[in-house]
Parts: sequence; structure tokens; C-alpha cells
Amino acid sequence: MLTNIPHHDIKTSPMASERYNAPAREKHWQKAWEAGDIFRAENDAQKPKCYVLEMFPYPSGRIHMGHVRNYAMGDVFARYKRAKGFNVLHPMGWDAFGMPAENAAIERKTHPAKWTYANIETMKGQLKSMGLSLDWSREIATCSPEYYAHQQQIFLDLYAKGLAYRKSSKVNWDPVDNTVLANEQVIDGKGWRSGADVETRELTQWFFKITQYSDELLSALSTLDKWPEKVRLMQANWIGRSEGMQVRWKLESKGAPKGFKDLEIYTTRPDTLYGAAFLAISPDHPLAKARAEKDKDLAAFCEECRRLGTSVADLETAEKRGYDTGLRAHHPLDKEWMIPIWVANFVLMDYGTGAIFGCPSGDQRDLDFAHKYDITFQPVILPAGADPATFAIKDKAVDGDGTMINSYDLDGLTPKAAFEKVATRLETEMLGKEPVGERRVNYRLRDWGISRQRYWGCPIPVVHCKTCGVVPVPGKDLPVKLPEDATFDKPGNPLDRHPTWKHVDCPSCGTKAVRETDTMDTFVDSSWYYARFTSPDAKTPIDAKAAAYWLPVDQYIGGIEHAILHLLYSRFFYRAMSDAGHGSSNLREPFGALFTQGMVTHETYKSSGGAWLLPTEIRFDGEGDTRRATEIATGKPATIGSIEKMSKSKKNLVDPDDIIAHWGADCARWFMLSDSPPERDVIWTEAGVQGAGRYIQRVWRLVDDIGGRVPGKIDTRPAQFGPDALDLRRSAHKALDAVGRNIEGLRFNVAVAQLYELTNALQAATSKSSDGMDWAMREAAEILVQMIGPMMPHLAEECWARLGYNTLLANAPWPAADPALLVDDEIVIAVQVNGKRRDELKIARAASQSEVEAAALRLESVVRALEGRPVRKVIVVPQRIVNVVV
RNA sequence: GCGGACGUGGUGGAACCGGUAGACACACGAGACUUAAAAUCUCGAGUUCGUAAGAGCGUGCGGGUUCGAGUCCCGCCGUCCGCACCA
Repeated sequence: MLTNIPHHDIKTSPMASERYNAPAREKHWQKAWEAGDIFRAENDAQKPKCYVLEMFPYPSGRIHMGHVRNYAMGDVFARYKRAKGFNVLHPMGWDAFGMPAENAAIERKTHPAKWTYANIETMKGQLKSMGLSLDWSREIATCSPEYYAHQQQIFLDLYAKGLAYRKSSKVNWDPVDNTVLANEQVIDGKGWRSGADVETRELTQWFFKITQYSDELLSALSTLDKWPEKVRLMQANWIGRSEGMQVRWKLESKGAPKGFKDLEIYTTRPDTLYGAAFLAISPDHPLAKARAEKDKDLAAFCEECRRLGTSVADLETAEKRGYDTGLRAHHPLDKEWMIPIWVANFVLMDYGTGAIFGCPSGDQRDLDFAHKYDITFQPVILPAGADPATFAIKDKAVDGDGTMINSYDLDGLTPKAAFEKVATRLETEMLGKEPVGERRVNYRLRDWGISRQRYWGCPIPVVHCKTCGVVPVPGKDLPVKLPEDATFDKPGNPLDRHPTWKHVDCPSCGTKAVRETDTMDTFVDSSWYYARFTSPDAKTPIDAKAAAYWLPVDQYIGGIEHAILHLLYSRFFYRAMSDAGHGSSNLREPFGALFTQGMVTHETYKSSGGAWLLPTEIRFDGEGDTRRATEIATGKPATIGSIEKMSKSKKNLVDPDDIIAHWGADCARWFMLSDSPPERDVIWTEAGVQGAGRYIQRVWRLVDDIGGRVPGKIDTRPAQFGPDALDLRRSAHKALDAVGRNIEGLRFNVAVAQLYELTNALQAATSKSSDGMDWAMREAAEILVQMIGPMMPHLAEECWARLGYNTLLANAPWPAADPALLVDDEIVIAVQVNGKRRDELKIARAASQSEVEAAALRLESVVRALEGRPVRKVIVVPQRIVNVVV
């Protein structure tokens, strides 16, 4: 790597005493970095590696403030790590497949590829204007055949391993995007992208077998100690592990459809089995379907359940309904006891076995159902403290702990003990050739449906042949490229109606066959891009050696909205890829550390007519309570609304380009890092930007002043420093120590505050005279500039040059704090009387406990507070506090 | 309904492991410079009482542990987020 080569084009602004012209100087420094190619990562460096990654953007057209915040944070970390001597990989790419490109094709009659690549061009320019330390040589666009060829290869390898398969199932259908959605992509019954009410349809679809990894994905969460607890919890809940039993109930032969001898249910509470009042099966259960053939009313009921459930939102509010099939089953613990079998609309076919036993006393749903259909039942758990003589269930089921009652041999046991007793008994009893009950772990997680009926996605590389069935496209024929001449003028899948593309000869038997016209969910694209970045030119999907060197990602930064979708898919895909032979098998987690940053928010404005207005369409008068907004175009008053996430629909947007053109990228970056903790939302305000802009000028003036007074390094360090010079040195080294730790911990707002503090101290020092002050000021100025480097890299380069360097600051190593300057000789400790602070005490750091105690008791304010009462005890916490107890 | 996070001045927020609450910034007020404004610089400020010195009260509310609680424990209230017929 090129380090610290003298750079010929480095010079300070022509008139150094003028205001710092950020937009002009920023372009200059960006060119200097680019000319030196200094952010290129090497795959075989001897230095320790650090892979810093921000979630790559969708090329929607322009970057927004959320991107600025995300990439500013990642850049601080990347630049800091580079300065700390790491071989840093900090790449950027484009999540380039997806619906908006296709919508643009429909609306503007431009091809999705053309639209996408034009957007990439624009956004790349915008990102470059931010001054990010990115290695652009590794740029990836997921829509390029070079990328998706490898994805198709991975798909085929997963298919060969049985990790990709096809099945017919109920799917979530988005009627606006005209495509299916995975469960994770349905939020509150609406499509995650379109916001449309999702419907249920039966379709044959491609799936990835994520459920094969349920247990691993869950248990490995505990190893992700550098992930937010919140995200781990959300994933754990999503995977939804439950321990229970599968229990067979012998059907009463009378009336049972042919071939049905028993009914298998799933329960997590076998302890409450004596509380069973009914069995309930899904309308889609085979037994329901078989019975419906002979029972017209039942058939109608099942049909109604299905029809009612077209929208997921409806399903969730639908009332509990059931139909008594007339069938009966023998209770597994008491063969003489007959339990009725119902079909119920709230039983899901694809969870457990699609059949349950209803225990009304312990489950609210079952209780509601029993009340509605007058099914009698007995409570089986007596809560602690309840009176057995009067205890009864009314409208509320009781699902807490307690003592078993009305349960024969289980009476008096705890539910836990009863669970074990029942489980052991049912495991050993046989029904036919199989045990009555088996312990079973169930997961809420379903397989990941990846089929999308869209054009702008990675084609699924298989062919459907009448004789051979599903035939993978041979490796030599990859990639299966998207046809460029698709049409977008009508709804539906352009691939499916393309006149020639889908018609091919079967790779196996040579007869006429058709291509799969589904494309992959774009979340597949983003499930492995981080791995491709480690070897973007490899002939195979990933180069095992490069992946082993770089992965896992050392710091991943992105939005919380991907807590489940992208992050769970990536954790699965990385494992699946590895198990299918790509990369090393012992690397299971792609992201070692995860940080989820908050959103960027802004005030909203409405015109007198009620239309949303852009901040740039408003003029403000007054301050505080008297602040008023006026619509510039009409001169009419406008309303100032609540603070919301920046969005196109509410028009509360600030364009990063405008900010960068006017204030500079450093200003935008600094604002994003100041004040708000990075995981929380930040409110973008004009006052805040101005504050950041003021600080930039202040730093420049200060460094300019010092650079003028002490133009070069003073070779010999003074042997003696006066008190003020020593104070300044202490401030600088303390800040250095603290800022490093805070950047490391991503506490940027705290680091920023410490930089302000050092700036204040340095500024104050310029008007003081003290032995060695010139040397101390230069030292402090250099330290300040170096610490500003990761956050405001352009300003820092400018200052670095002003301090006389003709090398790039971006290549300079991070300075080391002098431990001797981190501790003070004299410290101030607080003195309390009875826990109440009364005074403070300035004393030598080395003072003994008894010296501190004596000094504290001598304080006038302490004597006064004692009011002559005898001192009972004195607590001295070294270097912190003294508490006098009376 | 279940699970989780959070609650600190006018505002954003700081406070390591229980040890001086309010760092730093924004907004505000006063002053300096200026013909004036902008810019910049200096000073002030949690709140109540007091001319002041000082004292009382203060981290959503109520209790507790402790020499000492923003921090730990118990119970409420509020805000935000995630999940939700998952048997």
C-alpha cells in the first residue's frame, strides 16, 4: 500500500486567513485521495484485517440523509481503524434488482437496466462527494450478470443439496406488486414495500430450506455478543422455538373416513391433557377434507373459512368459529373418555400438525371457543393462593403456574412435574406400532419462499420439461440472462409472456421445454454480497481464501428495519452456501458485530390548504414560541407539524446535495455525528447545521492561527512546561485517550463533545503564556486535527497541510496518548456529610486515606454541617469521595 | 394480550463498575467589537427562597437496599418498538 508519499499537489487555500471554503477544498482533497488510491484494500496484507461494511443502498435515484448518516458512521470507523494500523476493507455496491426499476419502466417507458445504471451513476457521484474512504475497485451491482451468474450457481448447488425446492403452498399475494411475499415481508397484513393488503393464494413456489437451520440460527444468537440485544431477541421470537409433544388420539371407528385411524395433535402443555374439552383441526386438515366429502355443511364451512381468509388483515380480526364434525376420539390417558372433534378457523395447517386439543381453562382462545359452542370443561390448574372450594373459570383463562387439580394421578403435582409424568407415560404406551406421544420441538419459522413473478430479478436457473420434470440449467450455460427486449406495458410477469425467452430445449432430453419464469426475491441478492466483496473478481462465487481472511464482517452498520429480514436471511444463506461447498465450513456467522443506527427526522410543514410542503418552500420568522412559518410562494401562513422520519410523502426532506454544495460534506457528516446517540433518531435542524458550520470555521481559524505562530514542529521538546502548558497537554492526551475509545465503541456523539472540549481548551490556551506553550499548542493542534480526521476528513487534511505537512493525514497513524499525562497530580474530591455534598477538597493524588479524612474534617463547611454532633464513621473512597457519617 | 426498550434543565443529550447530576452542543439572556448588521469574542443560567453569603428541592411516580442511588431491587404511570390465532 502507498503510505505517506509526498503529495505534490498539496497546498493550503490561497488566502489562509480567509474563511475555509469547504465545497471547493473538499473536491481538492477527494482528488488527492483518489490519485493516491489510498483506500484500496489488499487481500494478502500482513496487517490485521478489519472489514467495515454499511448496508448497501438500493439505487433509487438519489441518496438521502439516512444514507449520509449510515455512511458517515461507517466511514469514521473505517478511517479510524486504518489510522490504527488495520488493513481495512470498506467496499460499496448496489442492491440493484427490485420493483421500483420495473415501475419506472412502466411509468417512463425506460428499461429497468437503463434506469438502474443511470441511478447508480448519480448516486456514486453523490457518495464520492461525501468523501468516504471506500474501495471502489470492489464495486458490485447485483443486477449485473457477472454477479447473478454466481448467484445462480449457488442456487443450483443448494438445489443439489435439497436446500432449494419447489412446493405448492398458500402464499402471501401482493395485489399491487403482483407478486408473492415471504412471511417476513408481510407487516401488519400489508406488503412491506407496496403497503397493499396481502391476500392468500395457492401457488407452486420455490423455497429455501431455512427451517433446516432453525435450531442453529437460534442457538448461535447467543454467540453474537456484539449485536444489539433487541435484534437478537426479535430473531429469537421470529424463529419461535417451542418444546412440546405430538400426541396420537385414536379415532372412534364409527363415522371415521376410510384410512383415518388416529389424529395427531401438537401441544406444549401435555400436563393439561385432563382439561381437554375438544379437539380442533384446521379446515385444510386431510381429515376435514375427507369428512367434508360426506358432509355438505362441513364442506361449505371449510370453503367459507378459506374465502374469508383472502386478506391477512381480515384473518387476524376474524371471530373464532367452528363446526362439530360429529367424529369422536379416545382420550389418550383415559380410553373410555370420548372427546368431540371440531373444525376451527383459528387452527393453522402449517404449524405443528394442523390439529390441537382445546383446554378452555388454560387458553383464552379455547375458552372463548368453548363458551361460544357450550362445550363443558374442568379447570386443571389451581393458581397459587386460590381457594380450591370456590375456584372457577369465568371469562379469563388462567395460564400461570399452580397445582394440578381434577387430573387424577397428576393431582397435586406442579405443571412441570405433570408434563414429565405424562410425557414419560405417553412415550412408552403404544398405539398400533407407534408410541402414543413423542416429545417434539416446533418452530414458528417457515421456509423462505423466494419466487417472485417479476422481471427485474435474478432468474431461477431451471427448465421445466414434460418428461424430465425440473432440470437444472447446466453450469456451462450460466448465467441465464434476462432478455433485454421484455415489455412492461401490461400487468403480470414480463418473462412469462415473452415470446421466445422461455422456450428452450430440455438440457437433459432435448425435447421442447420451458424456462422457469420466476425470479428470486431480492433479499437473496443481499444475502451474500458481503462475501462477494472479499473477492469481487473471483471465477467462483467466492474465493475461499479471501473469504477466510476477511470474514466475518468486523463492523456492520445499517437500519433496524432489517433486524429480521436481511439479517436472518444472510445468517442462513451464509451457512447454506458454506454447506454447499462455497467458502470455509467453520465460518457460520457473516456479521461479527452489528450496529443499527437511528433514523433521520425533520419537522413537517403544511400549507394553508393542507398540502405537505418542502422545508425549502418555507420562510421562518421569530424564535421559540413566536416562531412562525410562511409559504414563500403564496405568502400565506403555513403550519409547523410534528417531527417525523424524512419521507417523500410528507416532503420533510433535506437534499444531501444541497447541504454538501452549500456547507460541505464535512458539515453534514459532523452534524450527523453530534448530539444524538447513533442508535437513536436524529432531528435534522437548520440551527444544527449552522452550529456544525460554525465549528468548522472555528477549527480552521484556530489551526490557522497556531500554524502561523508555530509553522513547523519544534524539534526538541521543552524540558519544562509551565502550568498552563501542562494543563493543555493533559487536556489533549486525555481527549486522545477518550475519543479513541469512544470511536471504537461507536459513541460518536460523546467523541464529538470531547473534541469540542479540547477545542475550547486549545482556544483558551492561545491567549495564555506559559513555558513550552508553543510546543504544547502545536502538539494539541496536531492531536485535535488527527482526531477530527475520521469525522471531517477534508477539513482535517486542510489543517494538516496548514500545520506544515506535505503528506496526507489520511495516511498518518493514530497518535498514542502519553499515560503519564492521563493522571493529575492534584485531584478534586467531593466531601459529603450524611450523603449530602457539602464541599470539595483539592488534594494531592498521592494523599493517604487518613490525610484525606483529616483534610475533609478540617473543612469549615463540614464543621458547620456537623453542628457539633460526633462523627460516627468516615468513608473514604480513594480519589472519588469522602462521606462523613454522624 | 405477549415480549422488549426508554423516561435526566427550555431542547438534543453526558455521567466508567453505586461515589461532586446536568459534560458538550443548541436555543436564550447580558456585555465587548461595529455607524449598523452579520461574523467573532467574554460572561450568565436546573429550580425555589434570599440583596447576598447560603439553604431547601431536584434524574416520570411510590416504596426498598446502602454511609451514599439517575445507576441496583419491588410496585405503579407514561412513551416508543417488535410479535400476535404458533396450540
